[in-house]
Amino acid sequence: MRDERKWVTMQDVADRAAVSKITVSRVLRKPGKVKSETRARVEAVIQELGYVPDEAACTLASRKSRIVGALVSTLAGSIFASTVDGLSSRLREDGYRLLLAATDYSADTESEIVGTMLGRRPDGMVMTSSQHTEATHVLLGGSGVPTVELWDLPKKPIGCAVGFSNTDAGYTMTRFLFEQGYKRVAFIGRMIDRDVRAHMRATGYAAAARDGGQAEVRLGPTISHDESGAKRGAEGLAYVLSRWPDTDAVFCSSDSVALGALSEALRRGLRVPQDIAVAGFGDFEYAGKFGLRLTTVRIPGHEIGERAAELILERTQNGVLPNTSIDLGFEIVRRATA
Amino acid sequence: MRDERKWVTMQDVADRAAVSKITVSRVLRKPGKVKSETRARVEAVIQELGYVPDEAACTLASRKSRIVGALVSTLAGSIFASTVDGLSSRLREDGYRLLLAATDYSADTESEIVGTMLGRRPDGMVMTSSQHTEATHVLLGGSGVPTVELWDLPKKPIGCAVGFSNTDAGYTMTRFLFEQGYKRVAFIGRMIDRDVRAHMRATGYAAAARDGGQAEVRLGPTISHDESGAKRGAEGLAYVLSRWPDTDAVFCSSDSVALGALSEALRRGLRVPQDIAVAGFGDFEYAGKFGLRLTTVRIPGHEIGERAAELILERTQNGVLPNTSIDLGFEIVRRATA
DNA sequence: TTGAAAGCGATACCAA
DNA sequence: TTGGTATCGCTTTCAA
Repeated sequence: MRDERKWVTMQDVADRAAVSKITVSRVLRKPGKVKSETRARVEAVIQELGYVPDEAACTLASRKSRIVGALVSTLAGSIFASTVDGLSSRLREDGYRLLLAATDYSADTESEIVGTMLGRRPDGMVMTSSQHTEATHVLLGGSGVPTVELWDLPKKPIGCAVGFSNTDAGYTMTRFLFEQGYKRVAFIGRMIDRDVRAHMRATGYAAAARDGGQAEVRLGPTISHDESGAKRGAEGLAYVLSRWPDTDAVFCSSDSVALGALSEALRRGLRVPQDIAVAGFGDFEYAGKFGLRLTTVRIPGHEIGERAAELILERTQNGVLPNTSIDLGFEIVRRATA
Repeated sequence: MRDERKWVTMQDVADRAAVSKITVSRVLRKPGKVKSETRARVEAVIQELGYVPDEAACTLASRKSRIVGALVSTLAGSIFASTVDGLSSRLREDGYRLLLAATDYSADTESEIVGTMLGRRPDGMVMTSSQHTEATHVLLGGSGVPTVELWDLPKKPIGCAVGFSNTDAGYTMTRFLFEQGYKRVAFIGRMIDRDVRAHMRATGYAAAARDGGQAEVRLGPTISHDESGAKRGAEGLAYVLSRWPDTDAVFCSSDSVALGALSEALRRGLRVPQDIAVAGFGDFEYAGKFGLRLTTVRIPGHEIGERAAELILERTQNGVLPNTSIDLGFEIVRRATA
């Protein structure tokens, strides 16, 4: 009683068009190998019946799912949006689909999701985090599914990686601030034990601060990642300013943190960048010239997604996945806040 | 040569555990029906071999995919992030997965995607747009897949709907502005022929403007949706101010538009809200009290996603999908800009 | 509590 | 250019 949907099958189409089902299959997959007259007839029947091929059966028989699994740390915010977009649009060009899930920055959630995704027999996996549990490694390694890690260049990648160096980016932005004439730069927006990359940027910052001859490394507090970026930014600025009142620039771990810092600065009546400069990270949607006009680091998010897609497509189509790391770099964008 | 991955099958597990494969299947799906001793043995083998069940085979045999397809207008920006999050987390509780795709506000892209998604034999479909092509209707109708429309309450829903009235929301915010004492309110941020909902909000605005006794309806220009929201906001404000210089409040079709308007106002040295008030729509991440402190309309995005998930789960588990529209309302959030 | 056999809807491989 | 037959890995149904 409770589920009497009936899907039109390939056999139904074949019967109606007076051919065998393999011919229908060919019309769909290799139209060139069917006489155009037959093809036209079959196509008409497909239309008429509203036939939609069953992908599960297709996957089972062909051992190709044309699915790529993607794991991002978070769907919220703007961080990975362009990367996901690049991935899915490039994949769609070749008829592949994206299976998307968020790990919420948890390595355990990640391996759980990897497990269920592998059940779909994906032709590739893409992950935006760089810290994995042992279970994830075992699962992925055992499956042989080509894997691409995104948004960083891990020392020891699982498969290949597409991204940039977060440490370098942190270093470069800090240097840039020194070059602009700021003398006492602080870093804010670190999260408790989750977002490893924010820590890498902090590391880059610290190195640059020392190299730049700054007396002390000024690290803001680590704050729960449950709080919004803006809150971390506002509280981070408050902390930094009370501990090191002569700070003249803050480098934030992301643009959302920078937004909070900027708002807090303005609320205190400080002029930005004259009294305090604010630099962000990510070049989010709202950082641009019609928005916050934030000085920040632009990451080629869309391109990272596209390149990852291409690597996987190449692998499934040609069988080779060169185990390389592709560095797409980053770019300092100078706007109004630093 | 080119794809010699080998997946562990249920039969492999069965052999090693010295049972039949149906017993392995039961351990996975109905653990209660297997003697605990046997179960333990099978589970140990599953672990040992790293067995991951093939979902495609499972779907094919059981005629249930435990997949829900979701179509959003866009992945970019923060608009649907919380809805998608609510959907996928509620679905995951019951072992269902989300297949996500973006339509870029195009009805044609939408029906194309619906076609391919249906190939996956989803147990449900969720769509955030309310305008569909004839093809989409035929496809969806013919398939019998339960469908939930989100983020609006269409007059003639395909299946059921979870959302709120965009027209009402536009009306209510406009009234709110009048109540705050603003006299000449304009609306900005309409897009060319794409985002129908922005138009509905504009309609609500226009009605409230008339009801509020405002002499004329002040609609900003329609601008290409390829431009960022912020740009639309900045240019919209410029337009409105040059055409109706005495405007004292602008209601924006989204928070990203409001961000642009706000920035433009500040750049012109206007005080907000004394010289000009700015109201947004959506209560995005960056609108909050540590960020822009934007007066806006909050949409229960997360809850919308959860409710949609529940409707579908109920339907696939109990076989009934009451064809209702659920109105989750909205809320005016008063902050610093109006 | 367990198992054997028969599909599910497609593709692969080999013939015609 | 077309078709027959044997899978693909699992669940269903019925029997033991």
